[in-house]
Amino acid sequence: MIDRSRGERLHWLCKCEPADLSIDTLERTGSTQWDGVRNPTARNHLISMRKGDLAFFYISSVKQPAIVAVMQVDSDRAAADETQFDQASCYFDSSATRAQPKWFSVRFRFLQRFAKPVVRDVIKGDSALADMQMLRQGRLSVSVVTPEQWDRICLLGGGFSEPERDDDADNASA
DNA sequence: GCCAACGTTGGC
DNA sequence: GCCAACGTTGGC
Repeated sequence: MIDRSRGERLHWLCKCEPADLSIDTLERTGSTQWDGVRNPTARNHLISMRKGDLAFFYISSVKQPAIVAVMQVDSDRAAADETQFDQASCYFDSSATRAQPKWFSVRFRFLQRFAKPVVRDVIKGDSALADMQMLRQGRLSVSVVTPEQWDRICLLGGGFSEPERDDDADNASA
């Protein structure tokens, strides 16, 4: 499990296929519920998230997979993923109950699009990024980003200024 | 569209 | 509880 004992803001990477949610739609609507995650490791990462954490928006299953934007966790913490209870949803899980949900979801707020998308080829060729969990565990849809990796990608993307910390969010994550 | 990686399922 | 078969993800 992720160590959050120091209460610092953590960094994540979330993969998304354009068919599920495009960057244009995310930018226009300003936020999105990140649901449908059905991998235990990715689920545990969602559960570890706290309000104020930052996440890259990564576009997968396209010719040039790339990190294209920054989002911020907008939920205090993960809540039960409603799609697991919805029989009409392709994410329905008959083994999940309201009393014991199996899958979780957080809300993300769109913060900023990168001036320069950071394409996968560049990430792979960068010695500071070669150890990213995203590269090591190719199919993991929610992965951890270290502070050093975060800063490096923001630099390659053309820059990102962290928003001021929200004291309420700090207290909620303590 | 192929296929490697890897998670899940189910028979035993 | 092992492990073979199978399904899915996602880069290429």
